[in-house]
Amino acid sequence: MRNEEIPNPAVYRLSFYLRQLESFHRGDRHTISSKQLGEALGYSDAQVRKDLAYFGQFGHPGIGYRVDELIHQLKKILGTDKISHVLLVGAGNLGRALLAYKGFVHKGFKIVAIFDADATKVGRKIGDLLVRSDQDIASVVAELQIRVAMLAVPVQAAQAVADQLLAVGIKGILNFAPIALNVPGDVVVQSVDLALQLEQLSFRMTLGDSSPGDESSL
Amino acid sequence: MRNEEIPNPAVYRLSFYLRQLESFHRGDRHTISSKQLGEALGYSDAQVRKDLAYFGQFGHPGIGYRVDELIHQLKKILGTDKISHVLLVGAGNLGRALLAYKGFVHKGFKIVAIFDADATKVGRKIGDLLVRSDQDIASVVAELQIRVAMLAVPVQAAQAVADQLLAVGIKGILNFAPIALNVPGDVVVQSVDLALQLEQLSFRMTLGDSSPGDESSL
DNA sequence: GGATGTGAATGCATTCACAGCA
DNA sequence: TGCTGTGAATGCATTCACATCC
Repeated sequence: MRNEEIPNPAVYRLSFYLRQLESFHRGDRHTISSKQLGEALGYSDAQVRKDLAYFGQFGHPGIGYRVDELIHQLKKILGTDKISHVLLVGAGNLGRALLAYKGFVHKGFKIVAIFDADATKVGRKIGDLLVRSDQDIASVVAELQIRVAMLAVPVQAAQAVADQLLAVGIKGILNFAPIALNVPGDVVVQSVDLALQLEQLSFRMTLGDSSPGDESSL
Repeated sequence: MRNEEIPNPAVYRLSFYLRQLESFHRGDRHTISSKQLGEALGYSDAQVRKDLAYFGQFGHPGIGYRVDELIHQLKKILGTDKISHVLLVGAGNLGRALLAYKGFVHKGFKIVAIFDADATKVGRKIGDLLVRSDQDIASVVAELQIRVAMLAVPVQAAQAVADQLLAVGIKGILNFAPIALNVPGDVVVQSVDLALQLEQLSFRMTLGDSSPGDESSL
């Protein structure tokens, strides 16, 4: 699994391949060609082959790719072949929606603790989790050995909470606040800015469009 | 505002520029150089200048860019300088979180109707909006002249609901279901796959990283 | 025949470096 | 001097095209 020569867009496409393969799998497709997989997602067959080849030789000449085999490999590459524990900071509307979201579970992510700064929320039960004070982050992270956090707090609080998370050893943050977080180089931030996505949609609707397929998020 | 020669990544960066400029604006910064703006976001100064130059000449040699002026221009370019009406399909956890999300309002998006297929949810009031049956989509869209929809329904229903939306003339969909929607070429789909984002974070944490700055979502 | 994997060729995005303006 | 805007140069990602294998 060599690195540093893998194009960033290819890493995103990996996730799309996996998603599409699982759809094919549900449809009882056993084998798939790069052409078919590409067509379903709006990529060329060469693109698909090259992307996959960055990570190994998964195909069978004359046959294509075995769906279940490739799913397994992609999960391994992406690190979602085993269960990861995740913590969530922010028990507002978004935080609660994230907690209830089934998609994370399917990918092997389990939210094991939820925190909020608001004393009126602390102690409340959401799903089967108790909301804890953000003062407890350090002890919980240490105890449960958590490396990943989701940040669903108001933008004004985001950087401060991120600093807290860094201080206790969190190495990956899925950030929902509309701000460029400042973090050291060994920490990864993946950001989701909902309003920004809508703004992008707006632009692409006003003559801005040109993309050949349908999907975005590249 | 010529098109077709504008790199897609540049369009995304436009939104990041705007977001950062608003932060500088709140900090009472009146003028900003491409170097300063770039540094705040992890881009080179040349990148910033070239991106902005795709859309016009907004800078002042020797001075930089006037913050408020550039904010105004970017909003105009992105189409968020006026208020847009948006409809929301799906009154589940995510749908309710989207309805409550303040970020949309700030960018000029107003959710004016919410729909759900679940009869037990229809008629319930969420915020100051009544959940309506998805049967009513056609009449509401026609009456309110809506062109943009947010799709927050379960993945199994997503394509069918999307087809409904297309049929009544929706031209842009912000899709939260983890599926590549099939739409005609004149319709724009912008997708947000929450679990996919977490998966990407996972990959980038496991030796996968290389990005110079902190932000993602490119 | 039908498909992969991959060097070589192309095309696109970023960076360089500088002319020109305040 | 300080900074923009932009052609030219570079570097990166995608596509082509073909040797190879089932």
